[in-house]
Amino acid sequence: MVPEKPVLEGLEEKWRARWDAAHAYRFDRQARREDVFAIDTPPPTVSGSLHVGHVFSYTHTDVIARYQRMRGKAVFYPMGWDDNGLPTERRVQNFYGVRCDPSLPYDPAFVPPAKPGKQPISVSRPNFVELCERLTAEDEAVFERLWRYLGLSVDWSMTYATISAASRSVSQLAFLRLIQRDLAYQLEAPTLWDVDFRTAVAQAELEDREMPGAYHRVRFARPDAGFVEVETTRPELLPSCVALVAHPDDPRYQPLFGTEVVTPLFGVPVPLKAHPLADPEKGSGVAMICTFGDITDVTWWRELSLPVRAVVQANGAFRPVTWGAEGWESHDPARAQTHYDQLAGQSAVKARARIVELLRESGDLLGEPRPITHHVKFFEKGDRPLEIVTSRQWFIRTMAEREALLERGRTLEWHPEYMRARFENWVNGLNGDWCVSRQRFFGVPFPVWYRVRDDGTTNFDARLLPDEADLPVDPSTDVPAGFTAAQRGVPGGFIGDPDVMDTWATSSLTPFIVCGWGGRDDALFKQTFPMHLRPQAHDIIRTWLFSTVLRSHLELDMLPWAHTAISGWVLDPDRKKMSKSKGNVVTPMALLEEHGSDAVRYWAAKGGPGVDTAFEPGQMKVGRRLAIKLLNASKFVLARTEPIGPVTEPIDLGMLGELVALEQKVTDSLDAYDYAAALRDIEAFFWTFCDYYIELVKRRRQADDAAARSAISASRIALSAVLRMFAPFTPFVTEEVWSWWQTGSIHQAQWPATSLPEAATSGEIDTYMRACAVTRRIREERSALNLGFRVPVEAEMRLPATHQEAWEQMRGDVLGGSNVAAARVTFDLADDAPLEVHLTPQTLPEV
RNA sequence: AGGCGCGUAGCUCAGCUGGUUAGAGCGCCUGCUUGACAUGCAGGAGGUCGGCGGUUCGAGUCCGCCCGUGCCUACCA
Repeated sequence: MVPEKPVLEGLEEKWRARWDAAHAYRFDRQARREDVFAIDTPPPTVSGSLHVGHVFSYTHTDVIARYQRMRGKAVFYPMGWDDNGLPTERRVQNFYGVRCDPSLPYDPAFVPPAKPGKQPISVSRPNFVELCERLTAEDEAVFERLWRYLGLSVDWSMTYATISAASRSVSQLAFLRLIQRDLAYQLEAPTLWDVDFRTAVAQAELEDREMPGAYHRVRFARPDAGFVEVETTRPELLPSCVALVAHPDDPRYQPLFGTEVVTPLFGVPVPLKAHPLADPEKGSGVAMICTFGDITDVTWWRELSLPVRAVVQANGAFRPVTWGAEGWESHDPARAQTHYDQLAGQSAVKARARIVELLRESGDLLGEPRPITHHVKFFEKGDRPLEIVTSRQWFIRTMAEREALLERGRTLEWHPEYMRARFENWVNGLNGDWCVSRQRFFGVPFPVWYRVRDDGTTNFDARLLPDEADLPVDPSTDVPAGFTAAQRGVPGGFIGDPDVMDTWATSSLTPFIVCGWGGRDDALFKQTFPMHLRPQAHDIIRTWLFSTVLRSHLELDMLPWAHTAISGWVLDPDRKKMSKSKGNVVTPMALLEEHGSDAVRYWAAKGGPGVDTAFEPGQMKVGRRLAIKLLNASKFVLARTEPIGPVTEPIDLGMLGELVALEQKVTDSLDAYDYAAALRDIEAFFWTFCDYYIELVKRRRQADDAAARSAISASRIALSAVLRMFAPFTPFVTEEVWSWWQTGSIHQAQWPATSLPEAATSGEIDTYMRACAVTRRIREERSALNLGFRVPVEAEMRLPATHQEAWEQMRGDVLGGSNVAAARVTFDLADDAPLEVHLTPQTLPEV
């Protein structure tokens, strides 16, 4: 039934509830593999907040999902929540005012305070994890409500979370398999380290920030009483200096290679080495190698076989050192000790200030520090520069796979194509294997225990691994086979690996998690893997996309999906990325409520694949207008649905000819993931349909003859097809209109493939176009003469000779549609000449 | 510093493998209570397609250089 006054308000809630009740988007487990379209949806970080960028890119995916469903695919479209990891820990700490202290025992009676107190409460790790789970459950409910309101056609029965038992199980199983094949290994090595979070971080999590710094010119004594001068930005690392280095071809230092110099303040003899990575242009051409100031230090240390003198501890403070002891030899241990004792326990920043004073006093600082700005590596979520700390970490082999990964990237179909460069860029820039262990609490634990030697030390080579059937395990509470809980941490017993995995180590397995890999659901895995589409934004190509390709490559020797569709970012009007810190984010729910979900989706879908798109309420208003137009135009078409009959009139056939061409074009665009082009074309057709076709046939269809039947039938055919083509973009309004006159959901209807009536020839499209052109000329003329539509006019027209034949076929529609009472027409213009139309108002007889 | 985008009407953008007077929507201006829609309809104004060179019968479209802008990578001596 067509409502008297159709409105958009309330459609979101109405249809969300009905789709939900009907399980409209449930995946068909019986579908054949070739009929499945599987989507690997990005699990949003639930501890963060959803922003317009999410609405933007998830809409893109949903358009594709709905399109594929209408093409007859069994769409596999699960949603996940990324609740695993540091962001959740931070949110829980702030929300409840707690801190995790793994040394505390579990307190089953613990209740968090209603409001966080001034001082954080220390809680055990199990208590902390409980709070994480509790808060993420609340966050997930909010997220789900938004997604449903937006109209994502997700199968909510398959929702997963990256910290769930199933995800932990998959994550641990995949890890065990890597260990078995020596693709994961543990190593005590210098690693990038965040001193506040006290954890190792991976290359993918780094970001550079511009920081103020200063060059300090420091002199090292040479045996011949001269000096070597070194420029350093980190003078505080002087006590950890193990060598100086210059370029092998640098004539200034060639005579000194192989000789020793002595560090100022600490009197440590260190060699002067040659290495091609030293840049003669930088500073004095000589660099101080410390253990470790940056990753170049690590390279030099390894390649030049240098000793370690580490001073920065895991918490960022300088460790205590006994000078003169082994490894800390000095020409003057007492003096070194006096100096160093002023640094011990200090942070890098404080130690730097102190050592500059000491160097100045000793005369070893030449001139004053020269301020500069330079780029410093940070953990992307961190507040202080990363240090390099030697620690035992797990790594997944990536360096050996670089060529193979590039090949995977070439096989994958990228939308848009040029995003592949981001991937290749990243793979080519990898500088080490992937460090996957984190010294944190809320994450997937490593499924590993170690034997404890009789002397109480841990024997990391004696690993105890769980049976695959027992996964997931928590080695901090579970006990390895053959041991008892009482043997934990005691000589001769065992100890669990204390670390958790990098969140990407789990997120990289989303295709495995959702498809039932690892024996959890073999039938589902066969049905859905490899998946068809990985949609995501371009900022996580180096993390999520890369790591997923890597894991699938290592485990299954194949790509996890055939296509990837990369969304751009939402930019604010100043072309900056929208972000919380800039205070320019818009709450998505408020946005949807203000403009309507269809309208917001319309805006989102206009942002083509990969294109950064401005946040523009204007476009949402346009989308809203479109949705309203759909209601009204549909109402008008459906106001006369009978009598029907064969489509025979040239104008009708021409319009349908256009429609068929449109369907082909739109289908091609969507097959190529170009939803923006598809939407533009449908929209253009629809407005022409409203402004010209409907106006042309308005009067004709009021009759009860064959010509009327033709118009009514053609209108219905076109409306049906247009609604279905709009359905992936504006699911609510199209479903609403569909329900007026059709049974079933439009979202389960077939994608339109209109066939032209027998009567159609190629000529009708021209007739239709000419009818539109003549109509347009008449309207221009009316406007120029200020004659309102209601004023009947007489027309004198000159048309191109080529119009003559068509004219007989369109005459009635054109004159009727433009309220022209009488027309005199001649056909003597050249084909490309402008149509000539002259109107004179017809004086109506007085009524 | 390398790589990849982008630079077209006041704004947001479309212009595919080069081909007649460069398009859309918004905004603006003018007119219209047309029997689906004033949440609407009709019409209009508005662009030397970032710049300079080149290829071509012909370039917004291809090539080179430059400028602006954004992102990715690199950059702690």
